[in-house]
Amino acid sequence: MDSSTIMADGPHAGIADSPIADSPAVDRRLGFDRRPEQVRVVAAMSGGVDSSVVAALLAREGFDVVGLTLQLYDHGAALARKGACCAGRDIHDARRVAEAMGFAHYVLDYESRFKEAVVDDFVESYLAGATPIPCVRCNERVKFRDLMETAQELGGDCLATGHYVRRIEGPSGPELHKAADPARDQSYFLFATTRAQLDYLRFPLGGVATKAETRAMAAEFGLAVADKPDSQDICFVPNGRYTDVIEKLRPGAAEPGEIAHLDGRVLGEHQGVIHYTIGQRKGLGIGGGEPLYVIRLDAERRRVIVGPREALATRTVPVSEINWLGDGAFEDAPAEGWEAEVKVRSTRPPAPARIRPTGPRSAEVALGVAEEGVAPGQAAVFYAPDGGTRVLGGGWIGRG
RNA sequence: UGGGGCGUCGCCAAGUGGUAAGGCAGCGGUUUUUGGUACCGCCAUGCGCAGGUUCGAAUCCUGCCGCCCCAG
Repeated sequence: MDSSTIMADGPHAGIADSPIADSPAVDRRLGFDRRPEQVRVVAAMSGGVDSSVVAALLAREGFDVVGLTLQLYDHGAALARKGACCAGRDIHDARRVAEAMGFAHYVLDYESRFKEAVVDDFVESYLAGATPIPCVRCNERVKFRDLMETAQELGGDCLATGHYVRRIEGPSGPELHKAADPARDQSYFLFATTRAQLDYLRFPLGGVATKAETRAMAAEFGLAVADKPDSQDICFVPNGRYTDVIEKLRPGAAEPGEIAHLDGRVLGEHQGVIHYTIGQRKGLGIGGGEPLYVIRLDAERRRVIVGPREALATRTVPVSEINWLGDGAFEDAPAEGWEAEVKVRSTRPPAPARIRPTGPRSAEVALGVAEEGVAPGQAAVFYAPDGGTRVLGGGWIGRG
């Protein structure tokens, strides 16, 4: 595989006139003063539409693109799966994009690193009664660390990904912002991105209005992945049965225990605390009265504590391992704490809250409006107040 | 074995002659680059069993079975 220059009169000549691929919403300059040919961009390619479009777009713009695809897990099992990434079929798809657009592409075997940094953490977290977000760990520990190092070793001037999030140059360095399309925004999954990492990263798709635009670009470039389904669920979990993965890696670790009501009554038995997360209703198997939700998990005593929906309301959330991206030192918060909007789950808009530092990297977040299903192991991500787009940081939710 | 009550989907529970509500649980789906939530759909040809009355019974009658309560 080699990088070559083809753009000008290749099979894709003429795309430059396209209204979509030329949309000002797409960051095609990447913030460098040099001519594109003098900038080496390492493109992280998962094999999906987004990262494929990014790589193709930058190649067409004339950048010195090097595509990298990580092989993260089990080659066989995920082969035919829809919605997966970084294995089997997806690696093949990424390679084809590179071939079609004429730039170098390498596949790196990151299986062991992925297992240590993401999968093992995922397993241990569930066994401890928490609810992990492997996607954040993957960004934090694999894509933006190991992959980034590799990109630098390859002489890359930056690492471009297909994430829907914006990197905006601010007075004190690059800032992380929500994507232009709120429905597509992935900033929640990138809160752990450090300033140093942000400095090196580029997200060309952060400004597109809708995913349809990205697919249209893919179609214009003639990419075979244009109609590929979006990835969803946890990439390394087949069939959505995440407990299978845990039981396979730690046979017998999930032990049965009691399902007890907040009021003390023992209502039933469960097959392991790993099957539950706070706020969960399905899977308890207890009928008769009002619907019951998991309120708390006690991994030590292997107990699942359930109660009525009202008991899920949470207004105070302890957060640790905070990555602060706002201006000023995190601990130098005003007396009343940092005013912000906070997201405690990916699928809900940020809501007003106050962040009161309790240490250099920990805080107590007071939500303006109670949230349900706030679980240890999940992330609390901070945004600028009043609907601001800037990500001020975020951290991991601990035991309440 | 004197008196009273009750037995309707896995659980709770409407329905007292006109052809089986609803909730919970379960299953399926939608939404979603984490989990969860929410939403939508499905879920008793049969009402403890066996007979009988009736055009028609979960609903009335008879017997049996099983629970519960009171009293002995």
